[in-house]
Amino acid sequence: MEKTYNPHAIEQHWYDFWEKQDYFAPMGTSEKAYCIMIPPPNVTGTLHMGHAFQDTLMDLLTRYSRMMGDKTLWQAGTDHAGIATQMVVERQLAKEGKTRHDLGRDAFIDKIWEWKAQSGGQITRQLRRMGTSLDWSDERFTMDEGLSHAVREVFVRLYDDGLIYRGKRLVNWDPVLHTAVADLEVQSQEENGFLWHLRYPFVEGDGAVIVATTRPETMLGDTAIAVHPKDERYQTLIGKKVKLPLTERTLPVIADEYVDPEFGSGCVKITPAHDFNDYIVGQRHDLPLINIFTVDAKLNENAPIAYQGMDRFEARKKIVSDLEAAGLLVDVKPHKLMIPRGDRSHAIIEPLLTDQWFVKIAPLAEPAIKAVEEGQIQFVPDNWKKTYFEWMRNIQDWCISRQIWWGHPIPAWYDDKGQVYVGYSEEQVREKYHLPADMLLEPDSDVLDTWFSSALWPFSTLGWPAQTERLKTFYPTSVLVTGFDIIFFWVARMIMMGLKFMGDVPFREVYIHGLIRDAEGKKMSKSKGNVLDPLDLISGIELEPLVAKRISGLMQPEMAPKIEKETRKHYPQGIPAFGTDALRFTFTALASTGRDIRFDLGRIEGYRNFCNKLWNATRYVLMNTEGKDTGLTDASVELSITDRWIISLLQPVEEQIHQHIKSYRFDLMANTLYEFIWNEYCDWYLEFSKPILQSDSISEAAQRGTRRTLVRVLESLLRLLHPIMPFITEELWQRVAPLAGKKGETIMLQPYPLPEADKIDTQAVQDIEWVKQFVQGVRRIRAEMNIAPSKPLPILVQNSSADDEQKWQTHENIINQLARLGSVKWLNVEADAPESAIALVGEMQILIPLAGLIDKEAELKRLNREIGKIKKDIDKSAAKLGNVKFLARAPQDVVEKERQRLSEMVASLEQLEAQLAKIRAI
RNA sequence: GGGUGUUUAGCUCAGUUGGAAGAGCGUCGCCCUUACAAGGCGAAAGUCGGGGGUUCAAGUCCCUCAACACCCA
Repeated sequence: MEKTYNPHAIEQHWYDFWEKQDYFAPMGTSEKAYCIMIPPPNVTGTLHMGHAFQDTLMDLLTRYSRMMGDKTLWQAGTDHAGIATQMVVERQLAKEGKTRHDLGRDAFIDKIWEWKAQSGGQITRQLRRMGTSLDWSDERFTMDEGLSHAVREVFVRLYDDGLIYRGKRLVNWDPVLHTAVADLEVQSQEENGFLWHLRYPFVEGDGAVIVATTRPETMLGDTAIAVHPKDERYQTLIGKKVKLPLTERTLPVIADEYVDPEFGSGCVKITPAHDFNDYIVGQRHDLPLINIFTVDAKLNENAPIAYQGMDRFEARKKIVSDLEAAGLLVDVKPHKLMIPRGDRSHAIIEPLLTDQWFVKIAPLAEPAIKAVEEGQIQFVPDNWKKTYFEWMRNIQDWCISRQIWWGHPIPAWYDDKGQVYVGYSEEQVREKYHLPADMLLEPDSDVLDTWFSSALWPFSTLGWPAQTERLKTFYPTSVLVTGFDIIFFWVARMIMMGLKFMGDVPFREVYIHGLIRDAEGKKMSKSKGNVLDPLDLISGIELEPLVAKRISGLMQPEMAPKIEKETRKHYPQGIPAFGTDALRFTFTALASTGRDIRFDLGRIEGYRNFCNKLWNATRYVLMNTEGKDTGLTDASVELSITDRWIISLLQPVEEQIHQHIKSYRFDLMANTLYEFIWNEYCDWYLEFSKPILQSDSISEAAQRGTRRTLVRVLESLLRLLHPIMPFITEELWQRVAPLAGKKGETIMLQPYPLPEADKIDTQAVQDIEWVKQFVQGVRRIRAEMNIAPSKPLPILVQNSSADDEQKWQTHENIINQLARLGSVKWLNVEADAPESAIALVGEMQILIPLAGLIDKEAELKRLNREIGKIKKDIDKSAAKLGNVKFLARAPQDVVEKERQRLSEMVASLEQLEAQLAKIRAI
């Protein structure tokens, strides 16, 4: 074996092996099924830290239940990401100087499929690098035939049930892409703007109202002025009329609670066709809707001629200057406001009135709320259900149509009068609605929101609407693992669709994880230049390529110098290769209850070191067991007390691991394993094993027992670790398993360890605890007195009990080895001991004579420090026990425990003080 | 403005039903002891955000204030 763990040498090999052997496909003999649906990554996407984190946890759960013997499926697949994918291919065309319109719809879609075949697999290749045990043999894509069938089926059934309708509504409109976009695809950011104060004169009489607006160009679509009904300044205005400047129109002044009297002048212009809030006010007051924009956000025929055809921002300038010229501009103040931009086009999103398809959501939401209320679905952490309810109570109808080409066509046809017919196909529509064969039908040109197909993911991927075996076995799925940001867009919609079409919830639990942030707690983003690529953490990256990667393709190229500087500062040597297992262990260890995670390179480095520790511990075990008798035959085996001790400690560890997985406390799972392996197995047990294996005087049966324990415990640890760190555990297991008498092609399909209570030997645990205290007492003095570890120490033992002496007899060997003792003398209580440094093991004193070794002053200092500490604790404890109310009201066992603790502390204090006096007297 | 969180060692975070303040990293000593220097041994370090309350007992429960973060408007 190599002396140092090298992840690169093992990872690819084992993944190829697993995949070739088809170990990821569902198997398992148990009646229990376990299924996780991957949140389908965007087919144009590349793996980021959020994916890597999420997929680590899903793989952990999947590998665990596979090892538990369940029929286990982790469903693989990607989504077709309508706008993103269309834009990727459009950019390719643009390089040839073409647009999609040059190709026409069908040819363009062919082109996208071509692109997908060639380049669409990047993220799935990256998922493989993460070691994910997804069932690739049944990978799905939201645009493939089966899922498209499911989409059509759902659309038609919802329409026939009256739950889908077509209507003119205000939607988020991207004026560059010419399509409606989802809320999630709109990102609002604070930007600098202005607040313009405009004067709208009264129709009758002198005077005017002053309104404040951040978007003066929308005034051409105003249909009212609103004030707060309780605003005393404006009571007399309500019901009056004002002239809308630059037009011939007049507007009523209305009263509405929506108005914030504190903001601006307290008078608000209402533009129902171009603002979501105004739209609602408009509906309340039955105001007309005047749309003044084209699909390009240019002014249309509803604007005065002078402005028609102008871009919205040009028009803004002209309107402001025209108002100023007319003396109607009162004031302009700088103002920060939230600007909504499309995440793909970066264009400012315009609320626009258009014809769209909607899902009537209330009837679907009601059972979905109930399912969570009644606990059919549980959120982890439970608190997220509040967020879920909050949104579900205020839910709006869902706009599902998009004006792009790549996506599921809306299965609707129109006759020449604009009458709509919905069905599976044109033929089926004619049959369904009894339309003559020669009647002209035009298909709807919109496609469906990508989230529409994602909402069906938990059953469409399993074969629905066909009643497949897979669907019966795996629906409802076990758990959904996802981020909080898509509870609304995805989680809630899957619940609604699952209940509607499967009559059952799509998953029993929803595990919500936090966001991965950078070391300073900032969100990772390309534009900040602080993103980490999980693959760079796995393989490492030199500084120059890292810099180049971070400054390429920036939305704001002016940020490049700053990003470069920061990158050079933070990663002067680039990023070293940590390996997949270290990355996965890091994510696991950081996954505490759903809170955000600051990703710190120091942490992953530490866990890379842990891999190395495991590697070298295995190396030690193999060096001492390979080619030797590890107790696999009938030959007698004798377990030493240290063997029984480590086996005893392993049982509660196994118990806890199962609990931690059940309760989704992956951080505790990782820490439990880390601590046991490093602090017990490596630090103590491997050391205990040395004198046994190296001694000539120990029986063959005892050595056989220790060798057997070394390999067996290690083999169990590898299985316990496997769901977190698949590669290194497979590599090591292949070598260790035969020595532990395990047969099998892979650790992946071995049973997960279960605790066995009868293997716990409490006597061994107590004994070894005593041994550890003994050794640590000596070590402490040695270190503080600066005595070289190699120098054997003569010690005296005093005030010992029969039990102490018994233990010493049994463990003399290992104590000698670990504490490097020279001579050991046992003194009577009455005996006069020389001046010594002291360590306590319970009542027993370990004395190290000062002569020639110990610095008197140093020992005094050390004793005083110890005494000070213990006195403080004694004071607290005594005060507690001196309180009659405590004695009266605290449970008896608590009082008893406190009494015992106090007496132990007092005994220790007495010994330390006696020792102090003795040394002082020298 | 409405909602949800967070505040514990220098840093990042655990801390289950209230019953002796924990880990990792970092820091400081001493060690190349034949599994591992990506290591070993040892040490220092906290008014648990502030204030009030309940209780025999509060990091933990309640009230209040403050700072920060996120979501919705």
